Amino acid sequence: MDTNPHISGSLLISDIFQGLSSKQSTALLKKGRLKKLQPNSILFHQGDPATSCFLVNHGRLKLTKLNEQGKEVILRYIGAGEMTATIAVLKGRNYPVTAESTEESDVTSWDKPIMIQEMRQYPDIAINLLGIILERIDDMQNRYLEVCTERVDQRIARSLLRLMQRAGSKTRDGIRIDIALSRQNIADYSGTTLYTVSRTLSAWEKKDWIKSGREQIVITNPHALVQFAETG
Amino acid sequence: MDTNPHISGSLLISDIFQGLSSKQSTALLKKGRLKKLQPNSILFHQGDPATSCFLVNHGRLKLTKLNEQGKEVILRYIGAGEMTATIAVLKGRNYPVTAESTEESDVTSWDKPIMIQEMRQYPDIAINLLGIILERIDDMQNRYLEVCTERVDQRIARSLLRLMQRAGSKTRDGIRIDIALSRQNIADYSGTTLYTVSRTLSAWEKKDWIKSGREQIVITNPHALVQFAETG
DNA sequence: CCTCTTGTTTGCGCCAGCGCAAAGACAGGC
DNA sequence: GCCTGTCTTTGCGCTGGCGCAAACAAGAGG
Repeated sequence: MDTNPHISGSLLISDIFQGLSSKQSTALLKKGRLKKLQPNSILFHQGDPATSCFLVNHGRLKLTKLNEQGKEVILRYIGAGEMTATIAVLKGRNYPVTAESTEESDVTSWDKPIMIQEMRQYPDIAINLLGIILERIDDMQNRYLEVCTERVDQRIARSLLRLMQRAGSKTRDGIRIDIALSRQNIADYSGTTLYTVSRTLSAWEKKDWIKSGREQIVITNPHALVQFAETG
Repeated sequence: MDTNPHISGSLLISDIFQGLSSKQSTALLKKGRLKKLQPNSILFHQGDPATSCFLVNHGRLKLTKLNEQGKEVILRYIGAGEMTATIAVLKGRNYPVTAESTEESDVTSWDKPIMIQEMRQYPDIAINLLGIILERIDDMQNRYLEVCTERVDQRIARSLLRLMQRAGSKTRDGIRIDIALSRQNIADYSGTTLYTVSRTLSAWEKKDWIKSGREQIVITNPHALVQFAETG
């Protein structure tokens, strides 16, 4: 449901700028570098030293993590107004995830020293960050709980609902998820396999809970899906 | 591996006090209330409004989370010098988890307004918090990755190794985990069932990787366990 | 228009892990 | 020392979900 008509508009409403004057915000924005990303291009790699942090102006990034054997999970999708790699950069770590654009996007980046300097000047930024991080940790803990305790079809339902909330837009026959999502993507996001996702979605399509095409999901009966996610 | 000889000693080394003078730290400590906990007593419940945040002086807390159907996972064990519920309290949320003492413990608690006031006075606290939270989110993301991509016996291995690192002490025949851990606890921490844990530990005991008793784990061959966790 | 690539579906067999049930082991209280 | 409650082990059967293989569908690009 994010509306991103124009850079300056969308950015100034980002959570990170809460409590800053619009003058301060634009000054902060000017300190960063603008970067355009083609679809499916890598912004940074898991394991690389974290030199910059990023704000998405427009478009969308997929944040993924690999284990030693090369198996992948999708941790989050982030859109306009959201930041990534902020704490990693502050703490001088390596990027814990890989960030890749799912569509044409542009982002603002700040190098480590600049960001630290800005945070010293405007302590509100640190406070805001704490709030943003809280959401993230909360989400992560919830999903950890789910993957530990719930059946795979319930988790797929929750995944669709989550993505719907973050990137859904109303259409004639339901709410469409505005992210190109392959079955594999949904699997990586839900902790299962593309086969199981495919079978599950087929079943739901027969029940008219969703309509799905190639890398396209429209949720036609959100209520049924919520019900199913919670009670199995 | 935490050494907690005495309250004042252990607390002043807590990460939360980094960058504060010892005078400032003790002042902050005095603002909090001291609370003694019997073994297995609840400090706060998931879902209750977060009125205070806590620092463990001595002892250990188990942080758990329940889903709608009452299934439980253990998110973390925290010991001396570690805090909990900090951001929830700052943001005026409900506690996202339940905290229960696993042994006799004492904690210092700060009510919301006091903590906010202190953070305004010493911005270093917020910065320190960001660092602490980073560790937590990192741990959570790693475990999420594991539970999504790895076999259950690998995850049990990782769980033991994690607990060993956080609460292990060297003994004659290996490293003992200084937490009373039932098979059920290990299961809740690894995202599996007590039966599977029991079978797995039995197998490892035959291989002389561990020695286990009632609610007691000694890791006799950490290297083998690491090897197993990473390559299966 | 045809071809190539990339995504999707579905049948089928298999097995890791679950969970009941019942027996065994240990610790604490009286 | 014995009893009781809690924790642990293990046999057994079952099934949810995995993953191969092969067919099918839908864009993309010539």
